[in-house]
Amino acid sequence: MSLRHAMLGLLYASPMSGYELVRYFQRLLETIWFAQSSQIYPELRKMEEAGLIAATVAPRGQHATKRIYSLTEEGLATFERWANEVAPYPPERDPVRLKALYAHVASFAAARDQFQAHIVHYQSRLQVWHERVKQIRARTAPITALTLERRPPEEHAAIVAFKAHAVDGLIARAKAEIAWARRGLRLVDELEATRLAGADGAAPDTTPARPRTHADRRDGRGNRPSASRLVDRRRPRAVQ
Amino acid sequence: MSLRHAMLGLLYASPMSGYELVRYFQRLLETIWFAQSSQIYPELRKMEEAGLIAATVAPRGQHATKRIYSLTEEGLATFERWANEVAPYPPERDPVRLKALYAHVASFAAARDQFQAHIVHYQSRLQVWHERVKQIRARTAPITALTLERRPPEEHAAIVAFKAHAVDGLIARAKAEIAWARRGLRLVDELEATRLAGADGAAPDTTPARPRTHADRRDGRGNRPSASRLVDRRRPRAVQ
DNA sequence: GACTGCATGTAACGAGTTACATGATTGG
DNA sequence: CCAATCATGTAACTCGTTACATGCAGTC
Repeated sequence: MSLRHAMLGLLYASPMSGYELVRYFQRLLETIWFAQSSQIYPELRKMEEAGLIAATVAPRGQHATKRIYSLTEEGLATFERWANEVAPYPPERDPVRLKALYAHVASFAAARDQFQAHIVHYQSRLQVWHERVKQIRARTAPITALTLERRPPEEHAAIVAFKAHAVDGLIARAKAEIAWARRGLRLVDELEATRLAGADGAAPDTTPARPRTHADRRDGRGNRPSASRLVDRRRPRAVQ
Repeated sequence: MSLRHAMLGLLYASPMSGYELVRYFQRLLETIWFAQSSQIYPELRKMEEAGLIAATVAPRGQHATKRIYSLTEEGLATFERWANEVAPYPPERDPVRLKALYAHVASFAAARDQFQAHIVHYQSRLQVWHERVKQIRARTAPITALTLERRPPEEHAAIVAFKAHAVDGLIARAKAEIAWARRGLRLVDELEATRLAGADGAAPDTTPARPRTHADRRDGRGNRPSASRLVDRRRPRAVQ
């Protein structure tokens, strides 16, 4: 449950209201840990019940109020414990790679669009992360600045260096992704060129860029296979 | 809902039983799209209800049976539509980077452990992926082989190249992650060296490697801040 | 008086996890 | 006959998404 730890991390920097947490998630953290208000407010209440944070009610204008949350001793201890543990690695689930695995089912144009979108996506991320790392090193990033305020000077170098390094990791990943997508674009070009070159005597097609699909195997009703082919299929055994 | 598409992708290669799907997810796909049987079987039923796949009941031994699923025309069309669409990018949620952001809260030893674990994790992934890409290029990877069986020869080069490229992306990412973690280890070394060098006249501590925590700000009851500091805190405004 | 921002949610749903349950079949 | 593997699930739960709901505060 890392949403909780991301929230503890913000409250470690400074006490704040739920709304401020929401804004930090929207503006700062969204490229590291995304969360919406509909998740944050209920989680705040759960954390309060669990004794990790405590709220004080502060006035807002003449009639309204807001709740300011801060870490309790237990919340701080929980956060420190989490920071000292090795993070478990979540199981792999990579939608882009899954699709790339089946790029041959798409048209060359669609494959190109996918790689192009990949580049656009990570280039925009790259901009945000570059900006962020600059702010961290300049110590103007809001959360970094708040943290430095309440930590002794001899820790400042480490705080800045670790935070910058975290974002550097995202930058490195983004660059690797962009390079991969560029190689993908070149691959599509090559494959399309060979396909067109090799298609001399082949039957002409109105959409020559699109590989043929299962539609060519049109044997009887849909694609129900004959029973004999099915009964003793133990292919997974051969795996590895 | 990419589980569904991962499953359609396997059934695109060949009709098979739920159990075979489970095995493929365990042995082949687990490093691209992880899923367990408790998720796969119910999803199969949903897909059947939705008309994407159809089952034939095949005998198993003398008394038992099993259900062999294959794509319907609609399932195939859905899969092709998905393959031709640009994948939406899921919101970022990176537990390792989140923890790295707060590495200064941990001990140097714990930070080192984290980076070390990162290297171990991605090196083991790297092995699997290298093996996989080798099998794909050799056309001995089971799903690839099944796919080639039912696709015309002029597509084979593209099928192999795209699948290999997908796994290459995972390999590139793993290498970038390992390089990042190595830089992290060097960073920890440097920071620890400066901390120890700079700690000449400072008060000696029984655990010198561990940065001090909020425990030093021990003003009154826990860490409830004074009301005056809280009422007009509008820090998020400064963001960006 | 209208608009933007502040502030806090709820309800319904879908995706994924953990743990458990059950029985047939095959090979030694 | 015993173990491994084949085969198929269910139940309870957590996490996250989508869409909606409400009202005060400050400003032009």
